[in-house]
Amino acid sequence: MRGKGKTTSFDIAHLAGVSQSTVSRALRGSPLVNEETRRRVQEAVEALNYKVDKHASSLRAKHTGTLALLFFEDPTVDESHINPFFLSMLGSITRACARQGYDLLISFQQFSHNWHADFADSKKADGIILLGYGDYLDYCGRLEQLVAQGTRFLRWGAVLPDQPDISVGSDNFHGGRAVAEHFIEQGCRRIAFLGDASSHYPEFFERYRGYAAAVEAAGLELDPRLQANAESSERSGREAMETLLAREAPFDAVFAASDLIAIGALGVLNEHGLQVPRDVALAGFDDIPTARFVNPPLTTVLQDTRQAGELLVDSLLRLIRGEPVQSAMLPASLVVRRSSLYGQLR
Amino acid sequence: MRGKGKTTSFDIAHLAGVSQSTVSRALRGSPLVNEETRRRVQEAVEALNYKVDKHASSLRAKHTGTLALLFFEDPTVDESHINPFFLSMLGSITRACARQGYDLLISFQQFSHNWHADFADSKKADGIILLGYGDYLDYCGRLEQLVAQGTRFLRWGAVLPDQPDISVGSDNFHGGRAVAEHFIEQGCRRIAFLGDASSHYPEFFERYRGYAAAVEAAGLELDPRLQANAESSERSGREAMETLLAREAPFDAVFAASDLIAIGALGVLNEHGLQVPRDVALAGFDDIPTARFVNPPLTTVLQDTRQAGELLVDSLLRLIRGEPVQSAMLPASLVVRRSSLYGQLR
DNA sequence: CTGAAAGCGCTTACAG
DNA sequence: CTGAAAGCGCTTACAG
Repeated sequence: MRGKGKTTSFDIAHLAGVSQSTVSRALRGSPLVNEETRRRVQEAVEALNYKVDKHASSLRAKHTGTLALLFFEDPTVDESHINPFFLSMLGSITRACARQGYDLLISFQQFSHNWHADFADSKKADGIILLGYGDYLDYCGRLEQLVAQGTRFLRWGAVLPDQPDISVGSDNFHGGRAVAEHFIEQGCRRIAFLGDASSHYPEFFERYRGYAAAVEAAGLELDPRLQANAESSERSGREAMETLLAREAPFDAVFAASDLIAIGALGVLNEHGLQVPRDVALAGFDDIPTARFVNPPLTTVLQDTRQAGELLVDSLLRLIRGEPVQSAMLPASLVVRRSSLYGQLR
Repeated sequence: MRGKGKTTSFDIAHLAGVSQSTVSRALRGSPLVNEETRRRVQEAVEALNYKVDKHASSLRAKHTGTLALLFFEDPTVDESHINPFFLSMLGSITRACARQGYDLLISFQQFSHNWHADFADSKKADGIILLGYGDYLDYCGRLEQLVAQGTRFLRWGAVLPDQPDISVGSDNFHGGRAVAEHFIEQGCRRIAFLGDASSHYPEFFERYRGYAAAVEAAGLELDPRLQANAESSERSGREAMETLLAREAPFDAVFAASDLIAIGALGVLNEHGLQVPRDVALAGFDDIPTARFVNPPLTTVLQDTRQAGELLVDSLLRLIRGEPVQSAMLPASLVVRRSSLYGQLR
């Protein structure tokens, strides 16, 4: 029955004794098709191991059954390794797509590139998830463009009152506050913050603001010498820690805006003869897989990547269907491990 | 100039004052097109921000500019986490695709599913990379089917003399041998192996065979009580370690077939009051990001995921072009950290 | 409930 | 070097 070329809906129609239109309807689950007819079509499909050609169907129907994950990164970051936190998000998004029967197209974009144009216009996907890092003020304009041209997309990141787009992110403010409150409970009085604290990096900034709120609520001094910029990498964490130490302002706790920063800082603290948590308490953010295994185990804030992936995909699907979707913040929960138990011996 | 619908090659043709066929040729880089004409077309493309419709072009030209990564996993494994080693491969493959201008379609398949049919027949991708784990003897038949139906695909995994398909993998035998030789140099005499050692899991089996070769070459006994099955997970590593301890056969080193297994084993050793590396030397395989951070830092075998991703993508592209491609083995290098320095105090 | 027909936006012989 | 035309394999009005 199989001709020389691939099996098409015409072959199925022939075998099932119906028209090609009916095959198409039966396969798309149209209610217009008689049950008996549908069964015969189904049998023919199985007999010939037929699959609908996605390109033909997408071309005609103007939707693709595909979602795109646009992963963008700041080109300044070391190219060889992907942030483990994003890797984990990627895994979770992939699973969520599979569950919904959508394909996932993945694309890495150097931050400098014209990523908004590429996907939106070539219509490869029904919707886009944006995931990455970089200077928010740099790409905010592009988000506005995407919104203006009607692209269906969602962003993972900070949820801000004045943003142009819809985003899903962790509750960074509460996460940051929880860390600082925990430090204060442990008896820490001079808590440093390692990470960018400006609207260029709104997720870090929210973590900083939560931290600052807790510090001030406790009547402690918010010393600007105790904040050092860092992006999310071990190397940057090392540098920030060196900067902090060089200032010679005393501190008894370090809140790193990400686990990678914390891991870098931990190395530098050890090299300077400072023991964590005996001399300095330490905490990170993200709960990457490595956090449990560093020595001492790292106190951090868990971002629920599994839930995040599902919410991102479900919301995007709703957006595509034209249903109303709002930005959403996921709870971020403090995970206390040994690194923050100030004063304790190893 | 833009009609109500999307911009098509006809709009470009109109604006550039040429036929639609010429636009198509110019855009595909055909040598038949006059340079001046090509320039005019290019201008029109930019003026209208035109993108070729991928579905239309794929439908017609029968190739998609897309590669698929089929990630399959054994359903027995905990669903929530992806093996960090595979996550790293995924990152590297994604980057390699981007560099080659190909899109990457990612799909997770429960191992039980009919993954061979899905992609091959619906022609969503020009070629497939298979990545995952599971019982080789279970899926070997499917590989044969894929080959028989002419699917362009490559598999990450063991490179065996009698396999039906083309694969790229690390040199597991030499990696395993290097670990055992290193243990022997440290003075270890009774080296245990944690991991499946049968043709069901050929990568682990090759690591085992390398280990066994070194043990025998050194004139040491290969005691079957010192081998316990495990799949690549922390939990399974814990169970295997418990099994090994319950046998009460003495051992002074443990070679875990993966880092995840090693990390599980390390926990159990500690719980039983055995210190690594003072009482027992320990090594893993993969060099996942966490390996450097466990306490003590884990000796392991580095699989070069970056090179692996590039080779996989480059080879698949050659395969698609009809060029000859062979299975390839990548060097795997021993990374010595503290966990294997038998007898040393922490 | 079903069929004949148009058309989605391209690529590629075919004919100059 | 260029254009007119066929056709890739579907979906979906349109007409019964």
